[in-house]
Amino acid sequence: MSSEKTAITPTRAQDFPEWYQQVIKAADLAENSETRGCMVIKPWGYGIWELIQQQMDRRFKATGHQNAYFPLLIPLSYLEKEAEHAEGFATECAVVTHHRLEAVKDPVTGKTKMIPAGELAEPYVIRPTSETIIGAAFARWIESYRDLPLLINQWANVMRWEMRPRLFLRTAEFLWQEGHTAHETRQEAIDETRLMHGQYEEFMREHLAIPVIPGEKTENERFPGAEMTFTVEAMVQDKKAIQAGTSHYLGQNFSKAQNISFTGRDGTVQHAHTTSWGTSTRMIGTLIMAHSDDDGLVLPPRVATQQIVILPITPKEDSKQAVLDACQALAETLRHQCYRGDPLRVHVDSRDLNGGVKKWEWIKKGVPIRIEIGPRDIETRKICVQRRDQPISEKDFSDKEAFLQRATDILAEIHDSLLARATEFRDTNITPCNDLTEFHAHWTNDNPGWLLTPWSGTREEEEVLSKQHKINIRCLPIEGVVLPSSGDECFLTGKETTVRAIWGRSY
RNA sequence: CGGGGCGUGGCGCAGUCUGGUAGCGCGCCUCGUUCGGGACGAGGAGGCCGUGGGUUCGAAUCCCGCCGCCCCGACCA
Repeated sequence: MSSEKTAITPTRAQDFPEWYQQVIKAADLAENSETRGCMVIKPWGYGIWELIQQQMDRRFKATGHQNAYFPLLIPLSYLEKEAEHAEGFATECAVVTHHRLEAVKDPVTGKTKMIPAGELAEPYVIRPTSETIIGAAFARWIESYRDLPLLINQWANVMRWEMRPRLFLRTAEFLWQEGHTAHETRQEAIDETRLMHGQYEEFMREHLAIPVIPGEKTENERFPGAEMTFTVEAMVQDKKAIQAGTSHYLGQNFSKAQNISFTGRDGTVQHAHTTSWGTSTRMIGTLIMAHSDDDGLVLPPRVATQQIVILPITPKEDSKQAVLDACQALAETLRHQCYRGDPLRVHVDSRDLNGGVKKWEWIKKGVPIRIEIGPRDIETRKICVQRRDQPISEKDFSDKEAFLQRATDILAEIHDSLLARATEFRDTNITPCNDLTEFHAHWTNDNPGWLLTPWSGTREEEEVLSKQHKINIRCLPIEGVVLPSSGDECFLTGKETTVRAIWGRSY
């Protein structure tokens, strides 16, 4: 940092959780609402979500999925059908029990209170996830193998009554997408699960500039009711892990519970193999924690609500209009360019405010490129270009024409530099380990990062270690993930194994 | 659900112990001076002090109840 004073107090090093909250506030992304555990997503934050939606949705369509929409309220009996699933979500369910309010006057205070009336014969659960209600529809829709695969996605809100909410990372209500598919065979369903898992990994890397480790969850960490759960795990700047997306192979658990069956090619009645996969507004929390610095938010260009902000410098009244015109003209030219398939999002901030105030506002909002144009620049045909991934004091007075040639390249460079920075951070904080003593010693520190170990332990052994150090196995990285070697013998059992486990603290 | 803390103008707080009818900083509005930069001066707007009851001549302040929020745990995308 160029100066000792930072725009965000405290800094990451001083108090990471508080820093996170302050970044959100300074960037005007969201705020806590009067409704417990729920947030108001403000335009600058919602803009990020809209871009994530658009870009992800394109990937879903390109892989053959269609969007649909299902009810917010799920009959309680639906949830009861899959025992493990019901149990997994039971403690987080908000329940709707009435359908009417009656006005009752308090005899003492004289005030009117609205009292729930009209109790429902069967309560509804506000969806914590939609497997059961979508499964019920699938059961109606699917009759023949010719109806398969059925590839559906839903963009929706869900509710999980979390004990300890945190903006974007864990809110009682959150926005997400949930894919639900049904297939003829086990292998096809597993392929689908892996396909979407791969899509998530790619999305995080190519759109959010977050390097995630794709892996499988252990039995302990699996989605309730799933046979396999795949995850993409991100490391954020306090070295904790965040599960940024999951993809589940549900086997025939849900199809048997809900009778999602079809007549097969051989004429026999079979149960479908189903999958589900989801990502949420938690991705926004992840990207904040992955990229932002002590001066505020740093946005990866593809999901930046505005990618380029132009600040007119108008020191003299007589040249003011010329400067404003030049700024608008530049913005318009830039908007005709595309970066990764989308027109550039360019904003001219012509508010009548002190330049410094405006500049810092956009720094805190994480805009990738800031441009300043003043009267002098019009004469010299130059512009002042500043990048959010570089120190605040860094200025590049470049030729306007040259900048127009390079604008999208600069956005690409910013994306690459964010990704490279995050990758380096992650890699230096993954420590290979195949020794139990070292393993125990590692977790005595506050922010120790991840351990990578050979692993052949049981579910129970995993649980003991997890409880002891408040950690868990974040994932067993899938084949093809290149990680530092840590031997072939399990650090706990000593048995030979090809399985690797990543251990860490998590959000 | 356990343990702690807090509810006072938009935000952050002081005032509460030792009752007398509300103050500071930031922000906001106006005017002016500045300004290739998070500047300064002057003036101004904005509060039934979370809520219900009680004590009192008088309650932000004391007593009782309720509600809400935040932080730390167990749970989780």
